[in-house]
Parts: sequence; C-alpha cells; structure tokens
Amino acid sequence: MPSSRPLRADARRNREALLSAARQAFLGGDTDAHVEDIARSAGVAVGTLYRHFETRDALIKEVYRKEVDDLCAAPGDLLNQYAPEEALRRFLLLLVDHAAVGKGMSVALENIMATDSPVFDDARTRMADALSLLLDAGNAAGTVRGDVTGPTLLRALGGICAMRVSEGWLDEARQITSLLLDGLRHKAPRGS
Amino acid sequence: MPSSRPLRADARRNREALLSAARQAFLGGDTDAHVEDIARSAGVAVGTLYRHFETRDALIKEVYRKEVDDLCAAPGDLLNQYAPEEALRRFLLLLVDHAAVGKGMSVALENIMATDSPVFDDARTRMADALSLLLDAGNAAGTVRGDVTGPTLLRALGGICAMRVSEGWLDEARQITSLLLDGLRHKAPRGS
DNA sequence: CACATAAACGGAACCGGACTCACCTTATGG
DNA sequence: CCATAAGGTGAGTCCGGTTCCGTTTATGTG
Repeated sequence: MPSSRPLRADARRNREALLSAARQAFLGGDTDAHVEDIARSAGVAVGTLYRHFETRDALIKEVYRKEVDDLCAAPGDLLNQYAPEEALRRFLLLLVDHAAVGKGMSVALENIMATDSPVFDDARTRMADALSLLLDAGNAAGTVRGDVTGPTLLRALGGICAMRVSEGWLDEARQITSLLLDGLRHKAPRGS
Repeated sequence: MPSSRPLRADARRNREALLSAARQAFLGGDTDAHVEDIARSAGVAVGTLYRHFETRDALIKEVYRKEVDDLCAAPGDLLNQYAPEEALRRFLLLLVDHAAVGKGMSVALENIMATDSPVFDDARTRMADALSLLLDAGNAAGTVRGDVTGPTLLRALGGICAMRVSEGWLDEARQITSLLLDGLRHKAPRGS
C-alpha cells in the first residue's frame, strides 16, 4: 500500500516534471547535474525535489528504473516476430543501442546490473527473466547452449554497457556482443 | 623531463606512504575514503597530500595505474610457459582474479578501460598490446580467430571486471570469460 | 462562496568534504 | 653553521547535497 492518499494534483505534476527534467539531464550525458539545476529546470525549488525523492540518488534511480522498464518489454515482442536465436541477437543489440542513446543510460544499466541495492532487485529480476525467456526459447530450438543462465548473461551485458565514451565504442560493443553470441551458439567442448 | 630535481628524501617517503595508504584503503573496498583519512593514516596532513597529487582523483588513478602495471607483465611470461590459447585463457582468468582481490580493483580496471582520460592512455595501450600479443600468438597457432583486436577484447574485459559485488559474481565472471573464449575459438559463420 | 486544514512549496541556512594558501619547518649544499 | 628553497601544516574557503520551517495552495465542508 504505497499510496495512502492519491497525491494532490499539483504534486503529481511537479513530480513528473522533476523526473522529466532529470531524465533530460542524465540522458544528455550530464550524469552529475546539480540538484539545484534539475529543480530549476523543472520549475520548482530544491525543497520540492526533496519532498518527492529521498535523495538525489533516489531520483536518479527512479529515472533509470523507468528506462529499464521499457527494455524489459521488448523480448516478448521479439520472440513473436523472430526465431529465438535471432530474437536474442536483436535484443542484445537493442540493449547496446539503448545505451548509445545517451551516455548516461549506460551508467544506468551498469548501476542496475552491478549494484546490490534492493531498489533494483525488481528491475534486475525482470531483465534476467527476459533474457532467460530468450535463452530458453533458443535452447528449445537447439540453436543456443543450455548451460548459461539469464542472470549470467545479464552480467555480461551490464559489463559491455559499462564501457562508456571514446570514439569507436559502439562498434566495439557490437562486436563484443556478437562474440558473446558466438560463444552462446556453440556448445563448446569443456576444456579441463 | 618530468623530474627537474630528484625530489627531497622526506618528500619521496611521504609520497610513498600516501600511495600505500590509499592503496590499502581502496583495495580494502573503501573506494570513497576521505582524503583526510588517507592523509592521516599516511602520517601527513592534507596539504601534503595535495602537494603530491593534483587532486583526490589523481591519487586514485596513480594507485590503479601501478596495479595495472603488474598485470601487464604477465602475458610475456605466460606465453613462455604455455601454448597461446592456454596462455590467453590464463591471462583472462588472472584479470578476473585480480579484480577479486579487492572490490576496489574492479573499479580500477573499469576506470582504466572505460575512461578516455589521457592519464590512462599508456596503461590502456600496454594492456591492449599485451592482449594483442596473446591473440596473435593464438591466431598464428590456428586456435584463435583473427578478426578480434586487442583493444576490443580489452573493452570486453573491462566490462566484465566492472561487475562488482554480489555473492556469486566471481563464478559468473569466470563463466562469462569462458563464454568469450568460446567465441574467440571458433571462427563462427558470419550471419547476414 | 468562505473557511479550515492538511498537503505542498520555497529557499535560506546548515553541513560535510574536497581543496587552497599564508606561514612555519627542515633537508641540503656551501 | 647558515642560507635558502623545498616541503609540510591545518585553519579557512568553496561547493553542493540536505534540512527545516514559515508561507502558499489545493481540496472538501458548512
């Protein structure tokens, strides 16, 4: 029962404005925008920001959590449109591209995947589930090995997305992704 | 000409003490130790710290840079002792284990590999060279594909090492590494 | 519509932590 | 032993996140 009362009209407006302003700032690459600035560009004072979010960090997390929600929706759609292996491929690339939108987003993913914070438990679980869905489908179709779990792949991706900045990173991220995909495809002999 | 003068005796002592104290703190997991504390546990005042290091960040970087130096020495040795592919495998795992020593070290690697900061250009280049050495040897021996470069692999590893914390991470890191290795081994058919 | 009241807002003040600077201490070479 | 410049010190500044309380406003009631 998070909402004891439905939240006053202007309050919700402001909360929304704050999230939007923060999103704007973070996705724009300015990962350490000042709370003052965020508040101002949302048309409110800092006090208001703190009424809605426990802390600066909480605000950031909220923004990122929302962003991840979108991503989590994709696997289901992809599996409807493509063969399992292709769906997996596309999802991995989608993640990479998503990270490319704003450098900030990569920090988001990194945090979500590398942090222990319970705040992300839900997001992480859902993302891992999404991956498991793809992996299982691929395994059932015989094109993907069965000894890799969703959570593990999730970590690998978190790692890849953590590589922020520098010119050619996007291409390299894609290449690494395909490398991972190659690894997933073959049931390689288990060296001693 | 970095050193115009050989640096006074006590100065070098203090500089060393600071690096050591910082190393202690960071590798111990306290990635955001206060400068005050670092200085104190090195037996000097903050002013002294700032005499030796432009900024807190500079100190951290210096510690990490040194740590990476060690790692860079390994590939040569490994190639002397093992077959190329095995040497590559061992080096990758060495990286992972090194990251395991202290959680702080993973942050180190991440920073070094993901940052553009010219400070790390040298470290990054040398690490990439080390990997190229291993890849080339493996390729010459016919056991490793030839279309992956040192820098690319370096990024992938930086990513993996960026996954800090949470119980099973070490095992997962190892698994992901072997996944990567599988991808490197086979010259997989290039999908459309 | 006027009023009561609880919810929201504003923004000056606070506080913790990185960084500076004017002054003191000490190594070093003559 | 002195001169002097390198080195050290730590109180003070600055900056940015967070708090707090007086003021404003949405909302529902008579």
